[in-house]
Amino acid sequence: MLQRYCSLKAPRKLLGRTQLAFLSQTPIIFSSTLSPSPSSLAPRVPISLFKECRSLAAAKRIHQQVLVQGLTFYHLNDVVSVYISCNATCQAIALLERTPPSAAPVSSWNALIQRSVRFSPLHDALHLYYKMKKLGCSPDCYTFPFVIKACGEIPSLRLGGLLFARMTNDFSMRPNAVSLVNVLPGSAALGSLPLGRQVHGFAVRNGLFEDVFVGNALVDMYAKCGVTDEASKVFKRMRERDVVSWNAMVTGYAQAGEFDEALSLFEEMGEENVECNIVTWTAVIAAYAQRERGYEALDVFHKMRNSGLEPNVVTLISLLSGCACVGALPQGKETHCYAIKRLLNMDSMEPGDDLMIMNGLIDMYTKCKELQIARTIFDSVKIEDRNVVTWTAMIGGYAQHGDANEAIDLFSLMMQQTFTSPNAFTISCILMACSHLGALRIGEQVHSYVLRNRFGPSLLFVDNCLIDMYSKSGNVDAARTVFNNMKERNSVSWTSLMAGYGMHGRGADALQIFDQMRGAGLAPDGVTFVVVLYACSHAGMVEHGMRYFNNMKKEFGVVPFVEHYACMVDLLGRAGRLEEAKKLIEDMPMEPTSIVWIALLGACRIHANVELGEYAASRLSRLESQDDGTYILLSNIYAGARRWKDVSNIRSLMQYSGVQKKPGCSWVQGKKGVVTFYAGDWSHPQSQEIYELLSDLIKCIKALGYVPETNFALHDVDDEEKGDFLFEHSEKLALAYAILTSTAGATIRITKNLRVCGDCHTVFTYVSQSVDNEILLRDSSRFHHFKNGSCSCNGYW
DNA sequence: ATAGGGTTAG
Repeated sequence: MLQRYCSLKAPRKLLGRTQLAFLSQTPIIFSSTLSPSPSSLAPRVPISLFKECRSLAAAKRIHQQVLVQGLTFYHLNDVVSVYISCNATCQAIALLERTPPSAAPVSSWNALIQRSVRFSPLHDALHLYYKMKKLGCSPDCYTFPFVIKACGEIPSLRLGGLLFARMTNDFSMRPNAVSLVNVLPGSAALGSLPLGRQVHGFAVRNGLFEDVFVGNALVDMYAKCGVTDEASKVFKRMRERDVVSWNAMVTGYAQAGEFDEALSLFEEMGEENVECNIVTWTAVIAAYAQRERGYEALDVFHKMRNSGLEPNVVTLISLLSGCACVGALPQGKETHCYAIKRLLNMDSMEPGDDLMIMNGLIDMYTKCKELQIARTIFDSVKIEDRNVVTWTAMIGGYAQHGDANEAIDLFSLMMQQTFTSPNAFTISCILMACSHLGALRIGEQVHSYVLRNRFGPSLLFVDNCLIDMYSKSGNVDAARTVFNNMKERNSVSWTSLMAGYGMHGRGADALQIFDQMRGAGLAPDGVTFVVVLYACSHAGMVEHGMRYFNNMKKEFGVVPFVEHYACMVDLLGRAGRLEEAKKLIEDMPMEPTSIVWIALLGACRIHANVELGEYAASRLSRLESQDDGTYILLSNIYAGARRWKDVSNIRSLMQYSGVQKKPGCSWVQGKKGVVTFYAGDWSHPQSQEIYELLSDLIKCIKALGYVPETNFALHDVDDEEKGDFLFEHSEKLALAYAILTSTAGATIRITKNLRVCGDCHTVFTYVSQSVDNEILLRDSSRFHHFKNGSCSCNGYW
């Protein structure tokens, strides 16, 4: 079933709004009666006609009217403007193309270029530039600034600098302030300091530095190139500063990660009595949101409203992202209401702004775990109006909140029913969904899509997701290959690979990667150590783990956090050193959270320590954990001690406190897709065969010495009866199905949503002795490789 | 003519 979702075909690229592409189909209204002379006495098109002209039909009428009266140079210009003003750029281009070069005014070309910079940056602006030259129209000092600006829209092009040089050298044009102000964002977007400095020098030499616009653009350019100190120098040297200068500096600091500097400058604005405008407030709100400090963002919002300013679309979007990052549902809803009110009476709303709001709302609701509401909003946006962000926000919402299947469904819908191409964000989200499911085949298809498309600088992000996907889908070697082929790696890349080795029980490999990571000059952080400790724990490398834990602060300056203590409890606990684990918890410098007690409880289950288990469970109940795992673990501990009365008490307690046991389920990655089994599941059409094979398998392995461990009977079924139910656990059904359908020697891949039960683990071990398939079982904690009657976990699970 | 906005990883 799943396979059909992802027939990832070659990307269907839309030609975009490339007006040029439409040229050949454009009906051209042109008369050869054009008088080339600009000195006509015929009146120009009245300005009022422009303003009223909203539709193409109206523009064509004006064109006709002018034709009848005899088109002149001025009229040509006007008609071009009319076409531009009602978005009919192709008509405007066609008109200019058919105009004799001597009559086609450069100003019309400039107007066209300016417009295309706004809508489809480089492509059209540059094409138009070349086209006008080809048609014999020479660029002037107004042409270059906008073409250069367009170059900045597409990174990695050094064209902007070349054009600037051509403008000053070849054409000997003296750029004015406007030119500079348009070149600078280009060099900022390119992160091209050399060009920026060149322009800066030019401005100083030509006395243009006094211009506030130039100064502001310089501040912005330096800040965007990451050199805030140079930005600050320019800012301080400016003779005249307006609110834009301050805003540029504040956001410059914020975006360079120098948040405290940004804030203190914002405060300074108050002291200096610079009146903050809506951009200032919005920038500060956005800065808080980007640093996941949503409540402070809300605070600033209230201050803004107290100062008498009303939010605009951008403010609302920033605010939504603030609510999203801290999961502030009530405030998010309030913002939603506000947006509705604003949307209803907003005249100045640009097209596309409402979509941005919708996207922000979808993101906010998914981050607040309100997937239903998010979905309703998503569905309310017409499919042709959705853009890649709309899709990604919804897909990502599902991927991050456990509904990976829905994420994949939605992705396939996007691929099949729209012309929207996924970007790096979308790919990351869909890979996350694959990781969840262990959906190797879909993951591989996504990988091939990645190889066929250019993701540029975002490739690092995507590759990191691929490493995770391959690790969690049972193919660490493929993860390693991705890692090896990466041109650029960051600490996430290294840590992901380590985590991969860790979950496959390859502790030594993980530690080797850790050393290599240090050798590569990357500093391990808190997450890295969680992964290291986890790897040690699953490989039974207790002494190694203790050494890393004890050194992480001394040697690497990473202070152990609750997660690290939980890892240590897990590490010691699995190794049977329960007293040491308990002592460690007592000595913790912070309050232990539920993950710590769950680790202890799990260890007590493995080592059948009822007393300590009860203690851990009692501490957990104090934390009001609604996690069913706690109850199940304790119940299993009691069952292990044959204390059936206590087992049934737990059951009552669960009912009393309304805790539902998550149903255990397992799924198999088969040739035809994914097949899912629940405990005691008879829904599969081959159920009869599956149960018969399972029964045969049990008989067979009993002969090899297998003894059912009925203590685990309660792990997966909600019935108090034991015995037969043990053989209906979802992972056993999945195994039987996989053996039934697999070809000789193929690897069997099974995933289970909970921890694998002890009896099933034993069964898998025995079965691997009697079949020639390697069996890969992933549970909620790690991977088990069963082969020739043994498991890679060596008991550390 | 310059400043602010939505989706991604260990």
